[in-house]
Amino acid sequence: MLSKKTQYAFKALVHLAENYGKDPVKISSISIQQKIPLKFLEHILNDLKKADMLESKKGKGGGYTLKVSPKKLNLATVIRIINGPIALLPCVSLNFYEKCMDCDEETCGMRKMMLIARDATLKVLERKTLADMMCEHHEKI
Amino acid sequence: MLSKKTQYAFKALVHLAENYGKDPVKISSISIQQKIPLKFLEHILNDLKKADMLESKKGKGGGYTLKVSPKKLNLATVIRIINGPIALLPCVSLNFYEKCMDCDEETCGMRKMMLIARDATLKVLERKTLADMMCEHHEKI
DNA sequence: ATGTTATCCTACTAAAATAGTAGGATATAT
DNA sequence: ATATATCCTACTATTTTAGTAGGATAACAT
Repeated sequence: MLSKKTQYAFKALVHLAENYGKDPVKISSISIQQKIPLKFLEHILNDLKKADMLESKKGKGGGYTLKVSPKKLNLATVIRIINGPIALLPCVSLNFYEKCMDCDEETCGMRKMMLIARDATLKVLERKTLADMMCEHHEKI
Repeated sequence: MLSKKTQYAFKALVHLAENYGKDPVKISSISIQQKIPLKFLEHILNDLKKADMLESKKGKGGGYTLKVSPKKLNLATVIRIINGPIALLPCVSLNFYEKCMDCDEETCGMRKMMLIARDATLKVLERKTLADMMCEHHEKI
C-alpha cells in the first residue's frame, strides 16, 4: 500500500498539474484545497523538488510550479521518490535492488514469480502519467 | 514490499508443497532447512492454518501438511493472509476496501489509475500458484 | 533599508507496524 | 506416564509513519 505521504504527494502534484504553465502555487493554498497538513506538505514538496520535479520561488508571488509537462511525469517515478520500491521483493527491484541471503537468484521460484508481478505492475505505472490522473472536467470537449 | 513474515511464509509453503501428500513436516525442520526463526515460524504456520491452508497434527510424528494441491494455491491468497492488501490504495482493494474521505470515487483520477495497476498485478498473482514457485529440479523430465 | 511573504532546514515526537522472544498449555503417540 | 510436537497469550525492541515546532533564508515591495 502507498503511504499517506505518497497519496498527499499525488494530490499535490495533480493540483500543480492543473496549474501547469501558470503562476506558482503556494503551499498554503494546496494545503487548504487538498486538505493536506501544511507542515507535512512542506516536506513532501521539498522532496519532489529535490527530485527535480518541481521548481520553487520564495517571497511574495512565490510558490511551486511543475517543472515538466504532466504528460511526461509517470506514476512510477513519483512512487519511487516518496514511497520507495515498487517491486514486492528487494531482489527484484530495479531501483532499490538488494540481494537476498539464501536463495540462488537464477533458480529461485519465488523471485521468478515476483519478477513477473513486478513487470505487470510497472507496465501500468510507467506508462500512466499525472495527466491521466487529472479529473475529467479538465479535458472538456 | 512484502514483509519478511510473508517471505518466510512463502518459503515454508514451498517447503510443504515439496512434501505434499507425504508425512507431516515439523516446524523445527522447516525452521532449520529454510533458515526461519523457529518461534516466528510457529506464528506464521498457525496463521496459515487458521486460513485453512494447512493441516496440523500434534505429538510424535506430527507436524504440518499442505491441505490443497500446490497448483490450486495462488499467490494472491497467501499475500492477503500474511501481508494484507495487494492494492496500492484502500479504496481500490477488493478484500480490504476502505472509503477515502475526500474524493469522489466515480471521478477520482488517482483511484482510476490505481485500479488499473491493481488489475495488472492481480492478474499475475491470482494466476500463479505455489507450484510455479517450486524449484526446477522438482519438475524433472 | 526594512518589513512582509514565502520557501528551506533541522530537530523533535507520538503512534503504529514489524520482527521477533518467552513460557507455559494442550494434544497425541508409544 | 513420558516424550514430542503444536497451540496460545503476552511481552519487547526496532523501524517506519505521520506528523509538529521553530527558526533561517531568500525575494519582493515600499
